[in-house]
Amino acid sequence: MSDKKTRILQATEKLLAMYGFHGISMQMVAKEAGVAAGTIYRYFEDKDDLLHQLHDHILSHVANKITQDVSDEMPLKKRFRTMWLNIWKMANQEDAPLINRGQFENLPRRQGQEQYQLEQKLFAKVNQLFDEGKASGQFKQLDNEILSVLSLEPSACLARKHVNGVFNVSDDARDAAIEACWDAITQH
Amino acid sequence: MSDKKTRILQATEKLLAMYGFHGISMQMVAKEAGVAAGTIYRYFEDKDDLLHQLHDHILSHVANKITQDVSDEMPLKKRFRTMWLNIWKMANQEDAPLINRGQFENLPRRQGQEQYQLEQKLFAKVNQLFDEGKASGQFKQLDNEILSVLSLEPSACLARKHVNGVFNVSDDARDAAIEACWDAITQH
Amino acid sequence: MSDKKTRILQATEKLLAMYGFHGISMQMVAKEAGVAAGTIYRYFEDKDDLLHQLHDHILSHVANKITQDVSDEMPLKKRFRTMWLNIWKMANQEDAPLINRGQFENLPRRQGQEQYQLEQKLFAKVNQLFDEGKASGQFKQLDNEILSVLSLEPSACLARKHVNGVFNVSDDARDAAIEACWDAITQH
Amino acid sequence: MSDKKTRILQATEKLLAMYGFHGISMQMVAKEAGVAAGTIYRYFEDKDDLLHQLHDHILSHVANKITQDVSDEMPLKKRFRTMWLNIWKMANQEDAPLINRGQFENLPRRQGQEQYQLEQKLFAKVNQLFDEGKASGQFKQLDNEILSVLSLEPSACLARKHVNGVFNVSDDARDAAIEACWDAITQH
DNA sequence: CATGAATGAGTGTTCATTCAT
DNA sequence: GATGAATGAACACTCATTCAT
Repeated sequence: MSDKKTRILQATEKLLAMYGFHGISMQMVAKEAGVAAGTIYRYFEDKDDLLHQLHDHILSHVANKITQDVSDEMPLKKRFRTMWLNIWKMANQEDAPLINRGQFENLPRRQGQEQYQLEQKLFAKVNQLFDEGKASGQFKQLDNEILSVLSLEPSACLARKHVNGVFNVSDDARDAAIEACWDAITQH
Repeated sequence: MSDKKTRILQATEKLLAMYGFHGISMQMVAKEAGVAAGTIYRYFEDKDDLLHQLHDHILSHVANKITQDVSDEMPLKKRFRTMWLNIWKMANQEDAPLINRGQFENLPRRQGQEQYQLEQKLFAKVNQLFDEGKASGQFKQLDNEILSVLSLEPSACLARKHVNGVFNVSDDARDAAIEACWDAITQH
Repeated sequence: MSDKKTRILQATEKLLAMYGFHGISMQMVAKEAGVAAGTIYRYFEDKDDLLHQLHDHILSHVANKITQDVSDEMPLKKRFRTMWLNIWKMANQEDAPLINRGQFENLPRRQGQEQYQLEQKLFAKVNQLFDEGKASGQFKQLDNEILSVLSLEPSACLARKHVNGVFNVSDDARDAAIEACWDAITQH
Repeated sequence: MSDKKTRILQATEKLLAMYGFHGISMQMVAKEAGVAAGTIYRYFEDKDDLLHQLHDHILSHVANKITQDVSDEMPLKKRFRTMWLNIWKMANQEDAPLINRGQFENLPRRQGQEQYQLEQKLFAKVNQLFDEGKASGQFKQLDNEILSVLSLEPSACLARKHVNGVFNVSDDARDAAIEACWDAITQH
């Protein structure tokens, strides 16, 4: 990918994290990226397109991070714990500023089949985890989306509040939270 | 509260739900509320203040709704279930347009001690639920905030996706989700 | 008509005459009119609307000027000569800067029935002249539009070139030109 | 003339006719001409120069067309009629797109002696016609410019309105208009 | 010679805010 | 108190022009 395009995306992510959705203008992005305002329009159709592309860019980054060090051979629980911690770490390493600040969800999303398939592909390993869990009888028989909301979403939510200083989460509390999430999706 | 001020807040909520954050201007709010543009500035310092106050306005509405039909005499589980469903219903009854559309989180939030205390007061009954649960040994020994993220947050998250059509949640699945959230916070 | 609106129209006309169609911006108009840029948009929907309204504004001014001192009792030739000279004078008195500089024709024109009827009404006296001339057998049996192109258009064209200094037209030459235009439309 | 320069001029004329003065940019011209944007600046100083040169380019095309099939041996009236019809035909054959659409007059014109001499040379045959007519006593003793405005200008004006659909001109009306123009410049 | 990415001043337009009435 | 006309800085976006390759 062109050097300039990357710089523009990174600048946008940074500014979005700093000032939020409503606080950034194309001129600010240009300045932060070290390019002229007009240059942005060589790489992105308009502001909407820039934000859409940033969404996809981050989504694929996130998908990669989440499934890092996860292999099909690992036992279910270990896989789950790894993913949960990957999400947690992402926030705490200031690795994905937008995620940290909860601005990512607000990014304008492209609708439609295409987008859905992209997300399915990106999060294939997550779905595989849930599918195996249900097949083996360990997990509750619920849609993957619901399982995800119950077990992984809290990781992001907690991390966000932790990093924003809303409240502190100790290592012990964190490990307990992982267990709680596991409890949420497993049969009892 | 002054009639005009209420009308302005309601107009803002309606427009925010209809057009999103980007799509509203002070003139639109004025028109919708049936007042002159300048009048808004009698009741709100500036646009930011209007949005902040709207945040608090909605927050207190939400707090009321969540604890509706919840009394201290009900058993823990029933109280929890009622709150969970109150959150769920709020979204599905188009009762809180901003919540439904996920615009509420984007509202600029005041930071700081003051805001924290307001939220504590509003959600006192929720905290009481968790405190009792922990005291009786039924709940895990985790901070209330963490318990909330594990058990109530998924209700809002699920409802949002359900109402936005991201995916469908049947009545059975919903009840199973409530059980799962209960599993997350209870001891095993 | 609002004072500000008039000032904006006059400023536009002046700038259009000075810099031509392509040389003016809304900010220039605002500055020349002594109003803020945003004020223009209280009176005109957009730049196009401003130009359209200027067109109509000038058209009605021109129609008034052309038929000044023309009464139905005057003999045909005197009426014709008066109109011809009214056009001529308009240019030479710097009375209608846009006409002088031939920028008027370039103004974006509204199309359609409505516009046509407006023009018919404005130039009713001109049409009446041609109709009477044809009825009495003095004029050639041609459409009023054609008679107009043959006899009055040259007045504007000549005046434009005279005032722009393309060439000089003496008083005698001007009177001869009026006779020539009369020859063009009368029977021989 | 360089192949590239010709292509640029033709592209400009085409785009100007299609989109009007406002609708063309140098990048569009470059694309239409099949050259890089920077290349235009090898052949033209700037946009103004391109437009000026296009003006002259078209002017010389027009001059050629007007005097087509006109020879010194033809009687005055036949020469006049031929020129009048040449102008008429140019518009109706979609031969000179800019003329047809009235965009030609808007082209920025160079002022001054030099420009005047160019036009004199281009329209030498037209001047010759008027000079002979005056010498033989057939034409009125008026400057060639005035005679031209009285007799040839109406052809262009009529053709423009005809082609733009402002009103329809039948073949009979057109012939009558030629006679009327002849009447305008001849002695009676 | 030719290219086309890059520039940045400029465009038309919006809108939070003010203030004379 | 309430109004709404007026403001002008800011916005997203364009485009004539340059210059390293």
